[in-house]
Amino acid sequence: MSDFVKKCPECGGINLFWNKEKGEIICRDCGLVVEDKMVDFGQEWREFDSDSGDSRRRVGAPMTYTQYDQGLGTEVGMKADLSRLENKSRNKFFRLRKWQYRISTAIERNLKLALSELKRISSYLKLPKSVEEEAARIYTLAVQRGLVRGRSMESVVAGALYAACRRHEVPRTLDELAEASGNEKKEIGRTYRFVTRELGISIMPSNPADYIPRFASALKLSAETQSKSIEILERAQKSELTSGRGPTGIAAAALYVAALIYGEKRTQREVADVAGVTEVTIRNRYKELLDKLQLEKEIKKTKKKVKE
DNA sequence: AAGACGAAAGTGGTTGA
DNA sequence: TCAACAACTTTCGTCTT
Repeated sequence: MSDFVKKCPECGGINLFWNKEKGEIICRDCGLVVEDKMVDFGQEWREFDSDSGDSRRRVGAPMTYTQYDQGLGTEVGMKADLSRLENKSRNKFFRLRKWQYRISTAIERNLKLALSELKRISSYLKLPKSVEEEAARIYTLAVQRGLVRGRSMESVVAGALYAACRRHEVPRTLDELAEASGNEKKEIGRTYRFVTRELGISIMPSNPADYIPRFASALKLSAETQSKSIEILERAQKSELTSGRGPTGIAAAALYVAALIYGEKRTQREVADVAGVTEVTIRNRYKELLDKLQLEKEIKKTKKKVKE
């Protein structure tokens, strides 16, 4: 998971940038997040009282976001010397503490529930632990900023998971999240966009190649076909065939062509089903690929071979 | 008969005035 | 906020293997 990367595995560029706060290594050439350590997350103050903002402290201990209180409690301290305070500020102090208590218990109750839901979905989709952690972190932030209000908890959980998947380049489609979480696809999409925008989480447009391994294994295609389809995708990207299109459709078409080239033909319907798109979309992408990349020859070659 | 192809109309989301 | 727009889907008739 945490090999030391010197070159970007995506574009081979060496212009890597280490964002220490976010624990990421980002390729400046292609925008790929090469490594995501998920350890040190920039600011994470836990101070609810904005009046005493000057006393912000960092939380030093390592945190895990899949436990609802992250192993840490938050309280407005009791130990301050209250006798020195005047009555007014004393009252204020108690008021604050009361509110803080209410807010934090409400948040923690919510988190406890949400995180068990999150774990359920995550294990259903067989997501890696790191993604689960990331999703939990996103959800926690969302709750703390009150972004769940007016939305169902489940949809925010699903949205957080979707975002985490994207960041870790193990994308699941919205359909899969929808099926696993029992939410509407568009609802998840909405909350996903909302949450990522509000939290300022930047998400790279998902790369069609990320879908290849999963689709390929679902179709029982060989490793050769897989790497061929990735090669096709790279060429397609250079010909600007990928921008603006749905990544799953492109991935599906590339896989379809690659299978054709290696004589492992699958029907358009089969490929369409695992990719969650329609045959028509595959056809359109497929046609574009043939037009721009001159793949006809390669397909004809294998056709001849099959005849022999 | 099944799969591939393509046209036409409909849907949901994005964008720009 | 609304209308134009592009991507994608659904449906269906036709062609190919």
